[in-house]
Amino acid sequence: MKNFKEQIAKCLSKVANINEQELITFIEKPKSPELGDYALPCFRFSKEIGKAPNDIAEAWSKELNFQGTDIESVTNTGAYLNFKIYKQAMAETVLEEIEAKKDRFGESNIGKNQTVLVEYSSPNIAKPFHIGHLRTTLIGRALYNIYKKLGYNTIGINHLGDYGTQFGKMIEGYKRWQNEYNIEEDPIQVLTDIYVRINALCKEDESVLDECRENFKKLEQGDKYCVDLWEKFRDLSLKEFDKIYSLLDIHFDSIKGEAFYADKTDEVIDILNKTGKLVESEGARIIDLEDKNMPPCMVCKSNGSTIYATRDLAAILYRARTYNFDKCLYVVAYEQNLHFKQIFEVAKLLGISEKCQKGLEHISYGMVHLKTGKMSTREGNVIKVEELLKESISRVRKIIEEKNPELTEEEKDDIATKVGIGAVIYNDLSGSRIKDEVFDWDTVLNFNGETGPYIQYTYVRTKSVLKKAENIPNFKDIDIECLTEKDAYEVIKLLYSYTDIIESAAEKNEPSIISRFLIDLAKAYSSFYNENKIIVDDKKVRDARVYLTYVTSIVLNNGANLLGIKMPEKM
RNA sequence: GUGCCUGUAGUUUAGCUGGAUAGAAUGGCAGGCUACGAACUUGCAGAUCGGGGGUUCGAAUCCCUCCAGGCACACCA
Repeated sequence: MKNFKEQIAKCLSKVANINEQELITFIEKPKSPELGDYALPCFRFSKEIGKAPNDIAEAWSKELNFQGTDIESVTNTGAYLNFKIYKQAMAETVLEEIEAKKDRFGESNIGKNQTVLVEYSSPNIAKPFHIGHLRTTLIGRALYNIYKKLGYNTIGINHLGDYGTQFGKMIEGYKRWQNEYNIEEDPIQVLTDIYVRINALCKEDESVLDECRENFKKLEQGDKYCVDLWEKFRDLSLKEFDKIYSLLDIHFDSIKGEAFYADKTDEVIDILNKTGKLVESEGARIIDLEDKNMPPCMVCKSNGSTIYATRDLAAILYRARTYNFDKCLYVVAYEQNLHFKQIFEVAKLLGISEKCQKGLEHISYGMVHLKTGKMSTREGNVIKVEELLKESISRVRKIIEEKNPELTEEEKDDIATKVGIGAVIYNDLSGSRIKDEVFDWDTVLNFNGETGPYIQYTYVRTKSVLKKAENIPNFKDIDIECLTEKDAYEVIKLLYSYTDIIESAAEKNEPSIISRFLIDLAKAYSSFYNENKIIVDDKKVRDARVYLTYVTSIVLNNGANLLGIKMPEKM
């Protein structure tokens, strides 16, 4: 695809005497499309050149020689240089690219096959999969897809919370009260009930908490009773999680819990010991991080057992050796900011390569609160993902029943699933990941405006048009001139920006950039659609408009798939 | 107490490596289906960009300070 920014920078660098690459970063999008396709504010050059910005813009606009390029015109308004690209050139290059790549449009090899690990989802076993786990699962999956699209060797990891004192607690509770429950009936619910109950007991009786810690220590040492129970809890939980993963179509290349690293912590402690930085403090063993302005990182508890940080360090060591990764992204809520800062610092002592050290990155995201406050499994006030998805699907099902009763039952079920889940996914990925979310049923289950169903609806409409048009014209036969009027050209420009959008989403690890783009594209197409009849008698015009509809459908589907949203053909 | 994050129309938000008139959506009001799907679209009203200082030709954006909310701060993960 032609790079117009480069063309502009090339011409400019001759008159401005500034490096081309630097100029590219200064080029921006004008406030309004009437001004042009690209703009260069000239304020920043004022000091160096010693002239007023307006004069610079005026002078450059006159001196600029853009013969033989795709630049149609350069005008200066105030201190801005505004560039217009020949509309045909823009349309031609983007349509050509989509025609050639089809569903693979947007792919690139800027990743150079570098290895990116994405750790996401990572639920705690024996606890319900609630809406707090949804964000990591969806953000992680989106990042996984985005990096893959850019030519990275991407590996998705589900780092299950399947270890720690909590299982000491579970074991203690199960030991005490197993006869009161039927675990086969609703395993997670029973385990949650036991968990809530044992926590309450620990609170009022410190000695029970000590029992629990002892259980975990036994589990670590391979005590049969404890290990058998732990395995039972784990298997039952995974079965439950798989239901959700299959609904959301989430996949992992590696599912390894913390437990996997249990026998790998000795080496970590060994390595840290040799650095001389592992010191004793109040009976525990810690790495002091005072010089980094952080509280110490505990590696061994005073009873000798390991802690979360120890296993995370073991995981870093293991992953560095196994994958020699270029990036290792942890999609985990911001409440763990300090934890990751600490272990990334301690990881520098593990003897892993500098590349791996630098590749560690915490992708933190905001917490989900309920209107009544924070969710807590212990308090029992959580919204389960399964419940949310079912509700969403059933609401969509009702709407389909009203709007499209003639569809078959299978079609209705299929569409309701795609749209219901799409709405939930979009809702979670629509805003910046760092912001907190107050969960509200009415917001999630709203299907109008900037929502997943809006994007899906627009796609369905393109499909409907294409069906009516009967055949998609040949690219060679398209008269590009027909796509240069305002509404069509807005769509073209958005399509052109898609590759930049994906790169920017990866650079910022921000899937919402894709979400925004999809809304913009859907909106631009909808405006075009409402203002222009597509299936008209004039074959030249019809073919061009049908073709634009066709490429829009490709890119809408392409972008939605990055987010994990599936497109129905009807709805 | 210390550190980190967030604060933009009634509500949800984009813009945050400083740049043109702060874009949207939702809700409110007024229009548009005998055209290709109205889960749509066109328009109107609605913003002291949390407050106050500062830097700059120029600040929602950078710095300082205060306020409000969230999170974290050693034997949980």
